[in-house]
Amino acid sequence: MFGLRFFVDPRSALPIYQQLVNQIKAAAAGGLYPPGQQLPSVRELAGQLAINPNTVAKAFRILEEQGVIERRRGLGTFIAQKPAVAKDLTSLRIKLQELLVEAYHLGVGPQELRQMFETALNNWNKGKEEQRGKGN
Amino acid sequence: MFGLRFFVDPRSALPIYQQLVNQIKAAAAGGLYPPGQQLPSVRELAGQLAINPNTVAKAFRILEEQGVIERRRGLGTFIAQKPAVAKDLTSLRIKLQELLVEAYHLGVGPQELRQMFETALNNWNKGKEEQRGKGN
DNA sequence: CCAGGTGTACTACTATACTAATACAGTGAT
DNA sequence: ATCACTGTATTAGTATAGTAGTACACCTGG
Repeated sequence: MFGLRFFVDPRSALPIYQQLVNQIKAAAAGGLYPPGQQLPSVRELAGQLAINPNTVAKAFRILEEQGVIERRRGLGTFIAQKPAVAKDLTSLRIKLQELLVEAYHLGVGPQELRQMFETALNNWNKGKEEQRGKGN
Repeated sequence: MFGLRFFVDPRSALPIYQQLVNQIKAAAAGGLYPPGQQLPSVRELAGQLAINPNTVAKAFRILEEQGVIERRRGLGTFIAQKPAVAKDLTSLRIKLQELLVEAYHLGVGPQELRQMFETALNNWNKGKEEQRGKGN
C-alpha cells in the first residue's frame, strides 16, 4: 500500500536505527501516519532498506518507549492512538535552550529567530492539512 | 580569576568533549564569556576536571571550527570577537524542525510551544542583562 | 638564550555502540 | 494442527569513537 517512505544511509554518522526513529517520528508528527496506522513489519522494512530486522526492531523499541508507537506480538506495530500528554517537558525546554544557543552563534537574533519559528509552525500546519486532504 | 565554571560527568552518554562544547557555547551565548575573553588553558581545565588535556583540546578544536573561539599557539584560546554572521541556516532550520516534532509527540500544541519559546527568549535576554550589570 | 607557559600532533589502548545471525514466541487464518 | 506471518531474545563479531600517554612546536618574559 505504501511505497518506499523511508531511506537510510549506512555511512552516516547517525546510526541506522536512529535515522529510522527520526523519520518515523517526523512522519507521524506530519500526519503521514495517522494514529492507529499499521507500520511495515520489521522484516519488510529491513528487506526494503537492506538492513537487519533487529535494527528495525531496535528503532521500534525506542519509539515505543517514547510513546510514539505500540508493538503487538504476532500482529504488528501501530502508531499510538494519542500523542501522550506530557507531564515532563524538561527535555523540550533543553532542546529549546540549545536552539537559542545555536542561533546566537550563527548570528541569528531574537527577531529573526522568532520569524523562523513562525514560518516552521506554518509549514507544519500546512503539511498536516494537505495530508488530511488526501483522505477525501 | 574565574572559579569552577564547568563540570563534567564521565559516565554520561554524551562524551566529555561534547559536554564541554555545549557548556562553553552556552556560557558564551549567555554573556558569561564576552568576546575576547581568555579561556582557561587546556591543561588548567583538564586539571580542574580531572581529564586528559587532549580531551579539552578536542573540544576547543570543534569550537574553533564553529567560529566560537580562537586558538593561538603559545598564547591561549579566546572567545571569538563576533558571533559569525551565518550564511547557512540549514542546521538551525533542522533543529527547529526537530523541536516541532518533539513537541508534537509530547502533546505540546503550537500555542503552548509558542509560549515556551517566548519565555525562553525572555530568560535569555534577562540573563545577558544581569551579566552586563556585573561589570558596572 | 632559557624557562615555563601555551596549543598540537602522533600513537595506541579499550570500552562499547552498532549491527547481524540465529533461534524463540505469540497470533490468526486455514 | 499447522502454517505463515508478526515481534522478541540471545549471542557474538567488528568497527570505531573516546580517551589518554607522550613528545613536539610555538610564544613571551626574564
